[in-house]
Amino acid sequence: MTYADSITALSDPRRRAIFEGLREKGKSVAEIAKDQPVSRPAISQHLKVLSDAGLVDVKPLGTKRIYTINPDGLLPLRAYLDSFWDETLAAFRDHVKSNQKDT
Amino acid sequence: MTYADSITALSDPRRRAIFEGLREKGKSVAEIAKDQPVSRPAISQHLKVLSDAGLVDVKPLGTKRIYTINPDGLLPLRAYLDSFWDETLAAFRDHVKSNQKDT
DNA sequence: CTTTATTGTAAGTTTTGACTTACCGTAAGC
DNA sequence: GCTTACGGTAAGTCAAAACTTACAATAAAG
Repeated sequence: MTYADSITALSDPRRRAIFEGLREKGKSVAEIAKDQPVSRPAISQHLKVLSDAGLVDVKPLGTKRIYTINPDGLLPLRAYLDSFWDETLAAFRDHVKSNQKDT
Repeated sequence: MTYADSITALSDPRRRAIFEGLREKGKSVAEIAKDQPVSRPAISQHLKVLSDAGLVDVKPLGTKRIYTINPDGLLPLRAYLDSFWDETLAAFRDHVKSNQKDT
């Protein structure tokens, strides 16, 4: 549920492929598995990581489980990235200020 | 230099610690190493990954090499994240439109 | 020119994590 | 009830990658 979990979840190419495959619509585990060259249990394990990171939601439908993207799950990571812009720009401002006599 | 490289680079906790340690100011390799519980060569290897991903810049200073954050390196990753917002919201719009008769 | 400081790279080891097969639980259909 | 469909979990295997020590390269200092 943190930005670190999001990065970990999205760092694996297979998980990114799974995540991106959910862009158009929600899918069942079997549906996801047939698009990927790995076993279904492997898919389940990846979905657990994505789910724990808050990047996907699940909704039972009969015996199936439909996984969908939760875009809000990406917000902490987005904020984390933005913080570097803020901080680095602030540091740059400070640097300029402390060297104003040189200009 | 791609968003995938950025995610890979930032997925390792040690590399994140190194990257975040450069927030305030640029640092030499030895300076970075003394804040981390691993050997200096390990730091060099991590810096190579961060550098190849375009997340840090280097500037020689005598025999030292000063590493600094390059915030622009995060832009491709940021755009990648934003694309999920766009796409998912578009899918949601389509869903609403196709179900307008129900409302 | 020799020495020192600083860093990168090579080679090998150890740990992490992605994968497999086998098994178990649950919801629907007959 | 029994059977079938679907998916999560456990245990073990294998490969990637994070680490170590040893060595090489370069710039400054004397």
